Amino acid sequence: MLSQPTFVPVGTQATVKSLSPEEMAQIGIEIFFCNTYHLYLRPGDKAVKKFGGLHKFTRWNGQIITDSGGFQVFSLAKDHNGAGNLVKITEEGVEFRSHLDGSLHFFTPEKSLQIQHNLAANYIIAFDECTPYPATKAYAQKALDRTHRWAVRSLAEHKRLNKELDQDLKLYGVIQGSYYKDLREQSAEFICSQDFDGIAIGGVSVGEPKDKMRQAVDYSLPIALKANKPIHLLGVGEIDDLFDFFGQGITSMDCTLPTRMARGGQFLHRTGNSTHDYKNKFKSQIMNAKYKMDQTALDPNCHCPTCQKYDRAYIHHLFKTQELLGYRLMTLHNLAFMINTTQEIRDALKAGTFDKLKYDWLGRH
RNA sequence: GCGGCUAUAGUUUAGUGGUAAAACACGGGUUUGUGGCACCUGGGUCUUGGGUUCAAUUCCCAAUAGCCGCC
Repeated sequence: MLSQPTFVPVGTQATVKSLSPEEMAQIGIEIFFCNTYHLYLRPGDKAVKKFGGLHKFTRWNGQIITDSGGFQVFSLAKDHNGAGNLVKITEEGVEFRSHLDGSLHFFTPEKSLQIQHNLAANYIIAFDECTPYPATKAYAQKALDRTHRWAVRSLAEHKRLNKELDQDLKLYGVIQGSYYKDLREQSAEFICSQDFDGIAIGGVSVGEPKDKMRQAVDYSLPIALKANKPIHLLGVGEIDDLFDFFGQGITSMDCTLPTRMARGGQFLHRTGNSTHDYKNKFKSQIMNAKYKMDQTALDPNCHCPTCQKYDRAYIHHLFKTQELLGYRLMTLHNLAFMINTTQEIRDALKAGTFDKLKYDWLGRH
């Protein structure tokens, strides 16, 4: 079982970029997030099944969750500007083109679940449509109703596959509803009424301002909490988000940010004491000139393998020269920072000192 | 020593008689169900001194420096 709450690093292509499973375990990662869409295209879910599933394929002894493919189908389609929209959504499913070779593919809820069962992660996600931002209410409603029907189909196929393949994968249903209060509530009620193992909140962090994102979650969270199931928040994970959402009962969230930031040279660190250095969101750019001669650790109080051994000056140099070690050391640090911060939150929640901890970090409640 | 060519951003180079552009580098920023990508943004006494002109980075002369060729 997962610790609660848990931060989930993203490893789209069945790898948390640049890290070995040993390193992931070393910094306390319990689970990572793979993508159905990418793995379906390469190496193919059938290949992974032949290898014995993602765990055997990757040699990762921890847990894994896979996305449904829904998000990628919609988000990647947008990158191909030009010859119109390459994604066609019907009641049956979604027709889309591979971003690799342009080949045509068709995902249905059943297909997504079949792929995910072939990949055989521990946790899997129902096929949903991630409504783009902004969306009209009429469209959001239409997409939501369809996503709900897909949820039912996903669940049925999931149960069939668990039995057929003698597996015990756990399925999360996804709440959508764009930024409309009644739709979010309606979606939460519906998803919670179904026999899912967990609830996911989706459709946020799609380009909207942060207060809207927070509001969208707030609309559905109280209802989701009543289901007394794990609640995963999809695609969210800045430092303040950890406090805001774990503090409200979200049990896990995944985010590309710490790893992607790491590859861009940004490192997480805790600045100051109780002052709200919040403006910089606890991040700095290692390539900035001021770090060239800085012989302190990325975060002087961090106990991660990177900070125990290396200083900013060296990592600055590695990034300036685009050396691979830089990406690895930085990824290791940023993820350790997320994991450790989550651990602090976990402990504080248990000890009843969460409010103080949050205020110490953010300078607000 | 003689002849020729060149001099524009940190670098390599465009360009123009009305105070200038690209690439890379440099400085700063953006990134929320992942492209190690990408994007945004800042910076120039156009080598120096004269001359022609309403106006010169641009045309002319000289100086200086570099490159090439010849003795």
